[in-house]
Amino acid sequence: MENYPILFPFASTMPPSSSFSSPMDLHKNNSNGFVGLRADVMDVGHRTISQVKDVSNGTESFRVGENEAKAGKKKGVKKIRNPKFAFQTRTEVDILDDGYRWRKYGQKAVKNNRFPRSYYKCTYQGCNVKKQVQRQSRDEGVVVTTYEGVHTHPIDRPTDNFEQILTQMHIYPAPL
DNA sequence: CGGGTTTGACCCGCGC
DNA sequence: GCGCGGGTCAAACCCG
Ligand SMILES: [Zn+2]
Repeated sequence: MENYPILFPFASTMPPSSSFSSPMDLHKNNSNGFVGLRADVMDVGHRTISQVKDVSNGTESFRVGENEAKAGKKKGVKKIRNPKFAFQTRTEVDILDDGYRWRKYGQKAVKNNRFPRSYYKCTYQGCNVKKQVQRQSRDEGVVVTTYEGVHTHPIDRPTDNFEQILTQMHIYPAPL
């Protein structure tokens, strides 16, 4: 599965702000069409990304597959996958600034892809939202951005409707 | 000097 | 057990 069939149903197909309320609900309610999307995303990374026991709490625990995974792997939460969302953007630039501050922490070559994949993490303290950017070899002009987790803080530099989109995706703290 | 990038080592789950 | 693929760490490096 080198291609990402995931697109966002918001924009035009976005339901009138309802159905889902939080990312937690997402992984619990396997009945919405939205979950299907997440499943697709997960398919991309067939590995279980176990981490983030409590994002909303601001718990800092980004030690995937090491302490965290081992320590509390057989507790109540075991197969909890973080909600992931993929973008597909038509652009020539790799750096899509969404208003958040990211620190790159890795870059790996992907099989079946001439272009590497970059891993970023939100630099805000206590916010362990991650994202990865990958260019499609099929279409050099297409860049796939996968977000993982929910930010626990407001955006730095709001970028027009991007903030709006992110809010709808619930990777942005809802304006309570 | 501080924060972000580079980049190879390392780690882990899985299939053979 | 080993190799592979995907993901992360961290030390060195870069830059304002
Ligand atoms: Zn954040």
